[in-house]
Amino acid sequence: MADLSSPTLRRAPPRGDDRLFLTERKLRQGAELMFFAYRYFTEDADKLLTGRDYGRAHHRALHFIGRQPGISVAGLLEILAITKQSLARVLKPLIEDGLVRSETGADDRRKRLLYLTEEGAAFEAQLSMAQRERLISAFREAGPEAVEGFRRVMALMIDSERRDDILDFVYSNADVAHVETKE
Amino acid sequence: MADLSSPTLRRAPPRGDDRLFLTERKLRQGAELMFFAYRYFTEDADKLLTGRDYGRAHHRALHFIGRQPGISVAGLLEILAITKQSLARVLKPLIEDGLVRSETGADDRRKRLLYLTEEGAAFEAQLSMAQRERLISAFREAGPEAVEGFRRVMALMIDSERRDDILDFVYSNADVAHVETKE
DNA sequence: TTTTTATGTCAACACTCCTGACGTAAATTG
DNA sequence: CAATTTACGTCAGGAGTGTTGACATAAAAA
Repeated sequence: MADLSSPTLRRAPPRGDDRLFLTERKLRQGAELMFFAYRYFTEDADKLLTGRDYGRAHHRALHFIGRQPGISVAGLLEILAITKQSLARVLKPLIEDGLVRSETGADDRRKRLLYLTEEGAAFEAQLSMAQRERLISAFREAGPEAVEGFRRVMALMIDSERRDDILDFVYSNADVAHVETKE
Repeated sequence: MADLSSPTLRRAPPRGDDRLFLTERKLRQGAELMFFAYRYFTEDADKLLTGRDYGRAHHRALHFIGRQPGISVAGLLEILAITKQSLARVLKPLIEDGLVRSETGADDRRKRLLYLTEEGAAFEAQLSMAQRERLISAFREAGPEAVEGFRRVMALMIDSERRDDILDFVYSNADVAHVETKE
């Protein structure tokens, strides 16, 4: 591996200022790995989007609506962290095209509760599948311990103030239609 | 469901269908962690960019020029994986503003070799610093084994055809000006 | 009844990426 | 040396995603 060609890594680290040097390198490498990995991670689904009138933002909306059916517009806005005008441009065509259904809330009739239609769920599944195939092979080749490390590091990249909320969301059970009920 | 179409996942694991369920969950969680982590990862540097006339693409150009001083335009295009028209819109102002210097190649006078000026290097360092602080705390809290796992998984997200090239690049020693030579 | 909340929408703008087309200078090739 | 290829620059137009500001409506809450 390229690591061994590195004089720094080959040189026995005496625990002195060498630590700083190693850290500097690892940080830069970490940042670059984030860049390259994310680019390939999104690439597969993006390819399926081109040609249709949709983009990555539509995929994200579909994903989080499928993840939490009945989510309100405000809820979706908080997860996506965009403005309502940005969301509207994405959501409107999805509703008009019959991929997302918008229902008036039963308890609070101001709210619009969002659901995937069958067509929407199918499209979302197709997009996710492309993305997940990359994760599947990466996770399998890396091994369970590496995956656990990946999860730890990624979780710690989230702002500490928001981290618990977001991790609660990520690790919560999905009500999602496409999660097979084990029996 | 689409997962079931995957031979690997369909193949009965020792632990029964419970494994399948866990894997399905882990993949979705992994994808969501990628989304949230990357958003926060880029957020810090993005904040420093707003107000100036630059964006994330300018940061990337500055980073990779600083990473490999004297890189050609074609070399930069290959790393960034964008079109030359996209790069031009980013590179032109950086050169005009005196952050990047463009030199005619000595051996091949068609080539334009790119370097950061002092001002460019200072700006790039400022942007990277913001980004790396998040990595520093994440890496420190996660611990060295988790970081190793993170690196493995991220590396495996890269297309297998390009992986070796990119990893050679990422793990290669930087000629970078701001990397202190320990002695 | 007044205020606040949840949502929708119009308009304008910034950034990043794309495709297609054309031009120029320098290296390479026949 | 002439023709071709390579490296780079640039003009034009379009798509997608994000922003701010302003205004409107229906329904809940005070």
